[in-house]
Amino acid sequence: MNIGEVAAETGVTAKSIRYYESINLIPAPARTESGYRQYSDRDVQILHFIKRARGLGFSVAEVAELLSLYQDRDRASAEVKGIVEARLAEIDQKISELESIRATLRTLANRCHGDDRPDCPILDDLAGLTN
Amino acid sequence: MNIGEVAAETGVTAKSIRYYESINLIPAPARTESGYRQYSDRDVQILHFIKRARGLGFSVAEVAELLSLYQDRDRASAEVKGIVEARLAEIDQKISELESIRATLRTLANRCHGDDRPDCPILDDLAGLTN
DNA sequence: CCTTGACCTTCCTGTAACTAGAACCCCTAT
DNA sequence: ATAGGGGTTCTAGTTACAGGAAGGTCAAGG
Repeated sequence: MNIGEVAAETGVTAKSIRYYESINLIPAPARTESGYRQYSDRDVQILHFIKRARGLGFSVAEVAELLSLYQDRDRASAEVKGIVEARLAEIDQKISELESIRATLRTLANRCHGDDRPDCPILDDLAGLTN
Repeated sequence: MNIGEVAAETGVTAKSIRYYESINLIPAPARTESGYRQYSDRDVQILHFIKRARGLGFSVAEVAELLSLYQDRDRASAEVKGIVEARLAEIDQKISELESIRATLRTLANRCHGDDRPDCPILDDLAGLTN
């Protein structure tokens, strides 16, 4: 399979695939005589793995770690679970932050009548006039 | 006030202040004879504004917009409210995504015993073995 | 007067994870 | 032969700065 077919099947763009190769997240594939990349089913499977992991918000560095654990038949499952738990903690943290911001913005927005008059509690608050 | 004092008072680093100047988010301040930047109270107030808005997750581009609205005494409050509502919608969207990811990861983590044995449903799932 | 240390200046590089685009080559079908 | 839709490499841009180098400035102390 050449890169375009792999992109279509995995949902990872050709650009991204080349990028992943450039940072050594995936091995360089075989080439045809004319230089086209040729991917095996195994390569495709790995790109699926990457796609799913990225979709769950793991950074490329974390994906690299997960991939290497995936390819190590003897690693402890605790290691994998540790990465996932760390990611979960980050997510909880991020959600809290966003909820706090949301509450603030909601309050501000509700206090602003939002019509064609110029006075606006939102800007007043940002300017610190409420302190 | 020179840049260090302003940084200490506003919580915006000197690096960031210079950066904001370079992208024209804030005007270039006066300089002393030796070239040091000199900030007025008004400049400090604007940096406070920026700091708060950034803390609420507005992008620098959005902050620029908010600032220009802040400085326009005749704009309609609806414009400001529109920006805030848009940001709120983004936040809601982001929170949903994160909650969905969290649910998935929580399920995966719970199914992984996380000890020194190698079998791990997390990796199996990422690899697509559960499809 | 000179030094020391903290501060300031500009400029360059690096970050994350790609995307866009240029310039060019290859392959297949008509 | 040519047209299209692949593919190739390379460079630059994105966001919002942080780090660091090389060098000028300022106030205090010996």
